[in-house]
Amino acid sequence: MRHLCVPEGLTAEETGKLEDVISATRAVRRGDALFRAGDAFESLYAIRSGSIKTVVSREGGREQVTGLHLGGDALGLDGIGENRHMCTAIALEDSSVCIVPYSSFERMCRESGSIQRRLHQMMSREIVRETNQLTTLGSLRADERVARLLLDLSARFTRRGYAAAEFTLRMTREEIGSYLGITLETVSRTLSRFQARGLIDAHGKLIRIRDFAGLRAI
Amino acid sequence: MRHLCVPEGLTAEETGKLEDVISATRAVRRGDALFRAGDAFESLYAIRSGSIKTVVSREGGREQVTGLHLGGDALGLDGIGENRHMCTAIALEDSSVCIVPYSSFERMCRESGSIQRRLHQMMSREIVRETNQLTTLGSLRADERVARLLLDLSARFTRRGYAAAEFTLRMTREEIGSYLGITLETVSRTLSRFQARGLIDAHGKLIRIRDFAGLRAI
DNA sequence: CGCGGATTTGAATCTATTCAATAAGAGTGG
DNA sequence: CCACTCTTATTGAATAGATTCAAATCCGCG
Repeated sequence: MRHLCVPEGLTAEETGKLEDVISATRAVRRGDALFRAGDAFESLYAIRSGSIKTVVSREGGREQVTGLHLGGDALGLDGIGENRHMCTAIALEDSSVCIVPYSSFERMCRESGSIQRRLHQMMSREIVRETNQLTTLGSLRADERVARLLLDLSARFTRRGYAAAEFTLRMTREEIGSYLGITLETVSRTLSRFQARGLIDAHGKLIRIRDFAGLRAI
Repeated sequence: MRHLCVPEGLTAEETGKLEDVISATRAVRRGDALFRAGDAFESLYAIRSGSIKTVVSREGGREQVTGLHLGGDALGLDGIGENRHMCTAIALEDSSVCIVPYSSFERMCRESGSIQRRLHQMMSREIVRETNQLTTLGSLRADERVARLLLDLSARFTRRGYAAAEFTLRMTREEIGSYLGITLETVSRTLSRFQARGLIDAHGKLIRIRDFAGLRAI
């Protein structure tokens, strides 16, 4: 199922319809953009494999990472409102996405209540995800932010069938800092401190969580 | 139109259908909750009059303001994903909302493409609004955050037909700080500094913007 | 008019940033 | 495959910005 980007809970017929709508897939190489802020909005995307960051450019050429999307996540929901994308999506590693033309998808939503419900759930969850990120940026100290990111990633990898305790950060320290609203130096220092306290093993981008309870307690 | 919470761009027939769905209105007194995190999700809401904050409770009883909603704004989109509300909505002043039962609304979306599109746009714009707030919390200094809030409120009041330069903050300094990820003292100090520089007139909650360009330049 | 919450302001403290220098890796071409 | 280079990461020291704690004032409301 996963490789078709099809969510569970649909009838065979609905699944068939969805497959018709998912017209194609696209490979995105590490560093390449799936879409850019300002691009005309045509399609939604679902990540088949790999990982993709979304960034918003702020005046002065500075960019902020606003989202971190893994396999199975939807991408492009921000474009519906104004018919053009409001952020830029860049692959953190060689990735592959399903392309879901929005007009066909919209039509399908009218035909199938389950599919409509799926879309609404996807969008609602995206809203909740961002609300959570708002609380991270709005009220946590740097070490709490980093701990929360590690635990979040661990949970998301687990749900995808990967190891809970060991994973590769696909982002640089700078991108992590941008996502967490802190500087790259603070990210680095915090990871070092976590390592010194025996909470994690960090070898560059490879992270192993040694003490989940300890991380949660921060 | 506004008092029926009906968005523009619909045919008369569609407007009629919408009016059928909007079953009732509800008055919410200042300080009262429209819904609370954990409540079963039944309805969406549109603000008829007044203003409402959304807050998320963090462990330790601390609350963070994650949204600030004015007349015409939708509320409750966060509940769709898990069938229960994920945040608490509290009136900042005596307010009135339209109640839109979600099940009927969902059905209507299947019958009318325009209405469906409206809902999708609403949700997408909510995502973009939160993305913007993420960039505020993630990369701006305290004075930039306050300036951005004032300009944002000014723009939103303007769109609603009120004066651009003068408005009443319905939130306390503490709520503003929570929304902006800074302390109430910093909010107060920043407003004082803006006043000293001739950018605004602030008398408690009443704000008059004297120098838009100056605020934007911060 | 008086009370209690809200706001303002000051001073000390602390966290995170900035600047800087070094080290470690990743990628490239010989 | 190795040397070279450029990017990324780590760490230190000084600084800046925001927080915390505290006290005084303001204001709305009963």
